[in-house]
Amino acid sequence: MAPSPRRRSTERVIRMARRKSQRTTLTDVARAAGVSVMTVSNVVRGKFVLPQNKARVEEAIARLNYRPNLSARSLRTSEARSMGIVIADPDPAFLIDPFISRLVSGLSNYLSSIDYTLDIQGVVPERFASAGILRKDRNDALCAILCGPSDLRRQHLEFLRQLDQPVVVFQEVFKSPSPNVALIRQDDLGGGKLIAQLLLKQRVRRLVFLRPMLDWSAVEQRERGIRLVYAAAAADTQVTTIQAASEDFDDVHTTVQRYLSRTVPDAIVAATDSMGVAALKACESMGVEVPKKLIVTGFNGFDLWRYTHPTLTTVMSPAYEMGRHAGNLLVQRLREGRFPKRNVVFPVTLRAGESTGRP
Amino acid sequence: MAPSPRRRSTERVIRMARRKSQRTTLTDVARAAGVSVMTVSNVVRGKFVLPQNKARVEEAIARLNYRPNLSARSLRTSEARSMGIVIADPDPAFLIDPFISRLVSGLSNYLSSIDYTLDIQGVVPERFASAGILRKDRNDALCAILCGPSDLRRQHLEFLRQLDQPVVVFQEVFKSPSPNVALIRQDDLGGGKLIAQLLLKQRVRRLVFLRPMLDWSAVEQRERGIRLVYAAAAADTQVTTIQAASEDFDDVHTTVQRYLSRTVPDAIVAATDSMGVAALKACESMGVEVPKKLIVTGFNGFDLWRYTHPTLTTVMSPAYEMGRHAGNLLVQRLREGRFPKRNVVFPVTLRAGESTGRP
DNA sequence: GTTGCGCATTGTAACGTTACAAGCTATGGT
DNA sequence: ACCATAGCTTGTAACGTTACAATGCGCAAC
Repeated sequence: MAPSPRRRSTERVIRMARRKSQRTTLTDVARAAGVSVMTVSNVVRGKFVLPQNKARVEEAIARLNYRPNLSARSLRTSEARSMGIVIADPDPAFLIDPFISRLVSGLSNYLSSIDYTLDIQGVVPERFASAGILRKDRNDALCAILCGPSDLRRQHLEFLRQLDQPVVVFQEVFKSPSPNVALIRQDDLGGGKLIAQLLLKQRVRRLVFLRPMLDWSAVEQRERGIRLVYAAAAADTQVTTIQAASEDFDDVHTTVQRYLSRTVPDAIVAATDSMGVAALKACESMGVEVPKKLIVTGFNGFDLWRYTHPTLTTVMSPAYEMGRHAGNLLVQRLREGRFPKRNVVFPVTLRAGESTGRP
Repeated sequence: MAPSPRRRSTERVIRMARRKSQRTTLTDVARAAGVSVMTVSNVVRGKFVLPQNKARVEEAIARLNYRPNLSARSLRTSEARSMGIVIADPDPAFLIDPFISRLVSGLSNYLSSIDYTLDIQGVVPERFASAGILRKDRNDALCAILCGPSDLRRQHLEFLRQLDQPVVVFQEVFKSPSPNVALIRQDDLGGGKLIAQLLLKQRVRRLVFLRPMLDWSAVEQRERGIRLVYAAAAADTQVTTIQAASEDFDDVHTTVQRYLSRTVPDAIVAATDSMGVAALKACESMGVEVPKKLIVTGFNGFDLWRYTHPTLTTVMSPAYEMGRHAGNLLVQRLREGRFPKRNVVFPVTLRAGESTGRP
């Protein structure tokens, strides 16, 4: 004889009553409010239910301190309302970098505003592919910031391409290799041009571009922008590149000191603001007056520029907005099935400080 | 007649074959490898399976690009292997703050090392309780950084206490109000004492403590430390507190300018490094030489101290380690059911720069 | 040759939620 | 009075995974 439906239903109720989990579930709320689980579910998700029921359910939710189980919801709907950002960076304190912290803040705030959450993980470039955030499927979509040597970055990009999730990668100049991957970057080439044009006006002839050893594509763009403008300018100009072992203060400081002890150019253009500050300090220690004897600029600055002495001329980055935009792009991708645009370039602006003299 | 078990099993197989989801599941891998789902599950979780089976399963996993569905796992095991950090901060770019970015970096790295993920959300203090990260249950445990007026902070703490999750709160001096809540902070009182002792040695008599309007408990501790030491020192000393509207550069800059136009004390102790830098700049603009005419210090500094001119004396914060420790504390709480310690205080260290003159 | 043991493997039933279709109930039209 | 309709409410079956108990199977011991 087949078991009657009623019998099964009763068994189910008993099981639920004896469940060991501590946490309040829809079933608990439903029982407390005297309605079905679906009514509670509808209240939680803001569907229409009769005001009288709604009130009783909301009271029960508050009284029992019910919070929806996102794992169950996400298992059922197969959408997680969550994104991840992975940052391949040799520095363990990967969020210190002002570009990264602003970008992540912007992304996080955008996602909060549409009730998404953000998972974040930093990883050394060598272990990129084994990052937990990539080996699991918690996130609807991913963002990636790849800092590291270009051969590794290329591998990482390939790895991301093979995931079946939409991904936004920042600050890469490779062509977007798949409909799953969109690229967002700032106009570093244009930024380099802005700096170069300013320095030409200031009659800078012998220009030194100061960069870290790392072949970071954004840095290369900045250098290219500068060289393009100078190549098109008067013939007596000269652009030299010097490399510090890293972006660290001490490396840059000694590199600049050593260089200045041999020759003093008209200007030092640092590839980043922190390098620019280290260069300023090196000038100070060598008794080279800025901007009187030597002009110095940073790049990709935020508030740091006004803290130095003299204040540092720099190119401001729209990192916060880039983060917001990434979130928005990914949401559109999830909703409409494809990226509205796969290559987005944000403009940058010049911020003139005292370190380049008066205009 | 009751349905035969075999019949049901067949139906199940058919259903699975027709499932619409795109993503590879355990069942797909099991079919491909010719074993049961449990064997695949055991391989994925590193349980022992015969080498021959293991090899075939791993091959199938790689070929089908299988990634475990964390929602299902977490629903079944009721552990998410994930923590959240919520930051109540009026600043939208909440990660810029060097204390916060280091703390979050440390927490994130610790969690990565034990295969946990980190959810992050910033929220304006007024909307704290409605932050998505608190209304859902994705996370096994939570961390919180509360910046804002003390009455709100007290509300937030109460809200966190009522969650049925373990929580670590940073930089609070309230006594831990519940076995679910642990507090981690740095020794700001001790830091204030360190600064004060240094300044006494430098013969500072008239000391000005420069703070933002906000009643931030860490700032109050710093002030208390300073006043304690000065109260116990020679009788001709004097500690005055002046408040800037906020921590912002311009607010602090004009506040200090206005103050210096009336009187020049022996030292200005800023409540934070960014305020210290603004104070330095204000001195420069007023022609007050540091450290010759006036001594200036920051507080809670990181690398900023070496960027300024003169380099800024400050108290270094162990924020990164505090983040790591929070993760560790929460894991212990989850494993053992209670916090080994509910009140942790990290020591701070003095970093003497040029802004306090030679010792 | 049977028994028993150890151990890898397997089937099944949850976990808490939502989609779906079927069931109510009150209202209004005739 | 009765039927049709609209629309809120309800029962049920998944979603993909893991805990658990049961099964099979080879091997050693008697």
